[in-house]
Amino acid sequence: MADHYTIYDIAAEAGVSIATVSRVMRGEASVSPKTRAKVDAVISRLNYRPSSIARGMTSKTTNALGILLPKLLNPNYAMIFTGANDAARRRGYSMTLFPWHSITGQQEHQTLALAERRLDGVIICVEYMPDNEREQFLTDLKKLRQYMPIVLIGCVPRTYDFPAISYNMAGIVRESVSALIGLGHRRIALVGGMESDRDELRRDVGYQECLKDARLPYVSSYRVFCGGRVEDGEAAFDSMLSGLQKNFWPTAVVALNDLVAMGCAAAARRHGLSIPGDISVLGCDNIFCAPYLTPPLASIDMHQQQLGARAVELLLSGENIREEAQWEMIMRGSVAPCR
Amino acid sequence: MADHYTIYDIAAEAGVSIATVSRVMRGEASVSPKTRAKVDAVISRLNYRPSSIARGMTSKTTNALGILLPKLLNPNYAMIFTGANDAARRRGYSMTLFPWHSITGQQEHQTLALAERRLDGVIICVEYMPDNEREQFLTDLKKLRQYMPIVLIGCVPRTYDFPAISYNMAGIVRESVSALIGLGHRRIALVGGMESDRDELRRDVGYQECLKDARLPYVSSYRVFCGGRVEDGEAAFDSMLSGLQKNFWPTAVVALNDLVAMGCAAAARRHGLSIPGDISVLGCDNIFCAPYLTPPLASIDMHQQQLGARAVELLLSGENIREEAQWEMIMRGSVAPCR
DNA sequence: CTGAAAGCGCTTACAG
DNA sequence: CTGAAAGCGCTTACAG
Repeated sequence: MADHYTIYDIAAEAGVSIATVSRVMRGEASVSPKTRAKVDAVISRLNYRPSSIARGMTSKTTNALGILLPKLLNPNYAMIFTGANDAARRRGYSMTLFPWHSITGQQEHQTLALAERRLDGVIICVEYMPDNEREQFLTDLKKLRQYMPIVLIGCVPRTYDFPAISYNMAGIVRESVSALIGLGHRRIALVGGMESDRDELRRDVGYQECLKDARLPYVSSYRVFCGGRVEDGEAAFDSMLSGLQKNFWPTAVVALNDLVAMGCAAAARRHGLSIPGDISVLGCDNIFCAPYLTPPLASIDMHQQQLGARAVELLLSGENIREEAQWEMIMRGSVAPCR
Repeated sequence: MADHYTIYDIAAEAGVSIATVSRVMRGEASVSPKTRAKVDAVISRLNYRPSSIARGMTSKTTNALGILLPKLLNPNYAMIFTGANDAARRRGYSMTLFPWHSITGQQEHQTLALAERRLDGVIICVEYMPDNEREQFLTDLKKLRQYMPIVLIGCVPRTYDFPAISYNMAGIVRESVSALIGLGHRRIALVGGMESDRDELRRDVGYQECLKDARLPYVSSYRVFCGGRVEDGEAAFDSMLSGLQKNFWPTAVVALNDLVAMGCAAAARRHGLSIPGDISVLGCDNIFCAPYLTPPLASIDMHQQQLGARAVELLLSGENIREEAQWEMIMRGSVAPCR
């Protein structure tokens, strides 16, 4: 390293001006074949590569996009990234991944840190957010917008005036719970999410509406909050079951995501329940391993790759549109009629 | 966007020179409290954020590292990224992920494209490589090295003179197959990898050595090559079973990775085999869902987070060391004695 | 403690 | 078709 050449070295070596080297590098037509050949020879002999950062200095555009995602430990986010990355490449942009340090806290630092990069745009995946952080986050987004276009994806509060592709969590849970009610279930648990989340599209809204429509009671014991990992779901559901007499155990559980669903399934089995005989389990995200679990895990396919790709399009279009992400229920063996 | 301010705007607004603004931004001590307060006020009023690219222009260092990984669809790579990213942050560096477009082809383009970024270093994950591409790849690496320090991880050929943390695939397979032989298995399949790979650390070497030591025949029907996804393993193992009389079916299978192992298990079940009763399955990488499969999938834990973190240390140390990655066999219900 | 000035490595009008 | 020169937005000796 460090022993690389600059445009001056190439120009000197080839006996031309740096402007000419620049033209050759950029493939401009206005260079004589002879000169081009001479310069090209030097470039490849010395392995010259222009500095994208010097380039960015002058050209005001970097052909680089960014995407801010929660930690990749959930394969779900890897899919979003893949979709976005592929779409960006097709349009001639690079896509850089920035993982959130944590969902809450120090977001000011993180969101605004992006402003220092001169990206041509950034996609930000919004997760559950406690009510008290929402204001600050919005402020940061507005500041960041001074520096680059932004597209939000995920659980985007309705009040945010940004181009966005949002998940209608309420709608998803409504359909999930309806399906289970349709199968005869009456005691349906909902596991995952943050209690402090007050968005009107959050899962709880759909859950409660749906119970109400079916004239079923809202039983707060059936609603537990937890993080998004397998262990979180396992611990949360374990303690729900431990805290209830067997004849009050839920006969179905809707989980925040597939990881949490896997945890719920493990906890249920530990308590002697069989799936789906004793309890149905419905996840969300349809991660790659869902069909390979025993029984195969029913889930909601969020079309993550499409989502990522669409976010890139939206970002590059510059339009201030708000869309809703597509999704699709995938029924599998982990869900069965209530017996 | 585009309506952001530069250091000149701040200087003018605060009535100081740009040098002073720079000093305030960088937190230098040699600024009077009064001046600092005045400048800080303007900075926060205008949401000024310095351009990291202009900064990189002058300071010759970007505090940015990169990591080149295969597509993230295997959670394994997400773990490596997470480990590397966390370690980088602790040392004050950012970590940018570059996914390989594909394992083979257009690598020239990709590897060298990195040279244009002025990163302070890059970690490159090397996957199986056909013999005929190895030379070209090495050439590219040498060119890239002119621009930034490199650390290689993964299946790194012994002949490469680069700092590296390599997987001893031969050793891993040797131990896997030994363990199965110790459990009484005699017909052991190996699924995954590329036939054209000729590295001396590749799986096949360990496989063949181990069979030889146990004076077992090398049965080429038990060795199938395939890609790294679940479907690949499923198709490959399905056709192996379909092509053999039942009494020659393997009683154990060692898979390239856990995804391929999941595919093998699915194919085995489709052929009426139970796991581990009729056939043992051993994966590799110990991805998060391995313990939640039925039966739980035995695997090799590659300590990916540690690997990623160690690669960052090595990169920043500047030492030209070659290490071997740690690993550990995790026995689970998918492996049992041969009956 | 503060400022004027040079320089980082490119691109891009502007001349010729 | 080619070159001299200005400029991108910072940092950093060098003076004072």
